[in-house]
Amino acid sequence: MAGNHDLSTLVHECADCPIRHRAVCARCESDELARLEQIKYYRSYQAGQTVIWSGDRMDFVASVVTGIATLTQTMEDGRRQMVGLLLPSDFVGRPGRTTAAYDVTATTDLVMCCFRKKPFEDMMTATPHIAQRLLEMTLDELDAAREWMLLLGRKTAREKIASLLAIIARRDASLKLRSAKGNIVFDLPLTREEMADYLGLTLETVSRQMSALKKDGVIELEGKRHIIVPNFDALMEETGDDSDGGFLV
Amino acid sequence: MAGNHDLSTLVHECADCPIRHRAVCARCESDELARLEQIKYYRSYQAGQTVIWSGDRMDFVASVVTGIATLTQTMEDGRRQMVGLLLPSDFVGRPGRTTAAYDVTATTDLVMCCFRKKPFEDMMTATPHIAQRLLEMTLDELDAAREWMLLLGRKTAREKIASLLAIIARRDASLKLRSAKGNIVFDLPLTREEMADYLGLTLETVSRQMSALKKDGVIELEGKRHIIVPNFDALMEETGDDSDGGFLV
DNA sequence: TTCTTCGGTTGATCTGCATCAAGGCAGATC
DNA sequence: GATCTGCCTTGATGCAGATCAACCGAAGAA
Repeated sequence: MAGNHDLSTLVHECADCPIRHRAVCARCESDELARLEQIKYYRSYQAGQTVIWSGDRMDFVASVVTGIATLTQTMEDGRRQMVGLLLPSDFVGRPGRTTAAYDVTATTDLVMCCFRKKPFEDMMTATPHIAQRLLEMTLDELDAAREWMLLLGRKTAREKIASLLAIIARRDASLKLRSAKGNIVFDLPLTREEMADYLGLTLETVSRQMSALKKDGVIELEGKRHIIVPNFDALMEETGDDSDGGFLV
Repeated sequence: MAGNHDLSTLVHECADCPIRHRAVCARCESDELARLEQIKYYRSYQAGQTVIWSGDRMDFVASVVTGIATLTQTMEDGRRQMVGLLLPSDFVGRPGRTTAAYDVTATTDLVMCCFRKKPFEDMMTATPHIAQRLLEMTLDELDAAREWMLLLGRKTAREKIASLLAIIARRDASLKLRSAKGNIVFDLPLTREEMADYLGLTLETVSRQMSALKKDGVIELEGKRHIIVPNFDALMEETGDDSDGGFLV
């Protein structure tokens, strides 16, 4: 029954997860913690493995511990659109709904901390803070989705790529340290095709724009995936967003 | 202190609103109702008027009573993307945030039922069902936003138009009756430009595709705004979605 | 070793939608 | 009545990104 309580942010640190479950309450009383410990379990997935298919019965909710997962929608003729990128600490699943609305896929090796839905819902009823915390998180996700609508509807291919890189850089930078020179350095967790699915582009266009950003010195590439951002502001310039941040977390 | 309680759907009918506030609780105890009555007030806006600007201080949450409002994001160079369409009974505003994230505009004459944020938040804390109901609604909105991401990222102009018409037809049909012949008939609440902002298109393309759908007999047009859908299934065919519904509410 | 596969790059060409431009119609104002 | 303004339509043209296609290099597998 270890686990720290971060009262200020209403976040609960799971006993043996390396990261916080952002989903899970909240001014923790130790008996709530104990209940959480009892109903949780872990699942691992290999890179490329499907966690759940759209339409499948989904009797758990979960929080990403390590690795990256994606939410994707597919049209009958095969057109695909990614609608969510799940990084460590992100929450999946929907209390009150029994089937999955999207394909959930592990793009890297993935560990999730799961809670069976029924006990989790019971806990939500018993512990009002959990519903409030979930509401807060869902509103954040809604904001992010709407930001993404602007990207999909109105940004150019170059702006789309820059925006995606900026998001990943920012999320990643909050976990890791910067390189000695103050550069932001990270590994792309997505293939060119996955990037395309996220951005509403083709993989060829993604590849071309990556090359263009490299040629223009906005990013440096080592191999296919390792990205160096020498100047984050210069990258932000390319996103088309107002300079003052915009994208959340 | 009139107001019916619809316990099954956790919806509260406002005493003098003609419609339900979907936002507002929830296995109503009459003293909760009384509190709600005390903190609510009404505001009217004319068509075209801005309810609130992105970045402004927003010290209320609200529910649309009559009319239609939109949520819009604008880039520095003027590119605009609508990210939400608020029909009667939809909820605006975000407990726990003090500034508006989007421009909210009345596209028709609009009446909103408002609650000052602080008392509303207090009530949320005191009445757990409200948070749960809000969570439910927010998750629905998130699903709708993700559906829209698919539209913006992957659908053709024709599919986009058909999808928008299908959504409005469906929302509208649930309020009104069908015409004698079983057609769905409604008035477009948006200008061509607003449709374009919603769909990530230009107004010219919207106009052209509307003409094309008319030429192909998918819709009939009386004047610019009055739409007749002789065969809803035929319209759904054009959306690119799986036949079984897809779009929510 | 060679062959295959997977992820990625780059070139040539095509096309759907944007852009630029002209005009039409209905309702308001003078 | 004439004129204006807001909303819409239609045509001509341009271009960003899609599509089709060839090829590259690295990592396995035979």
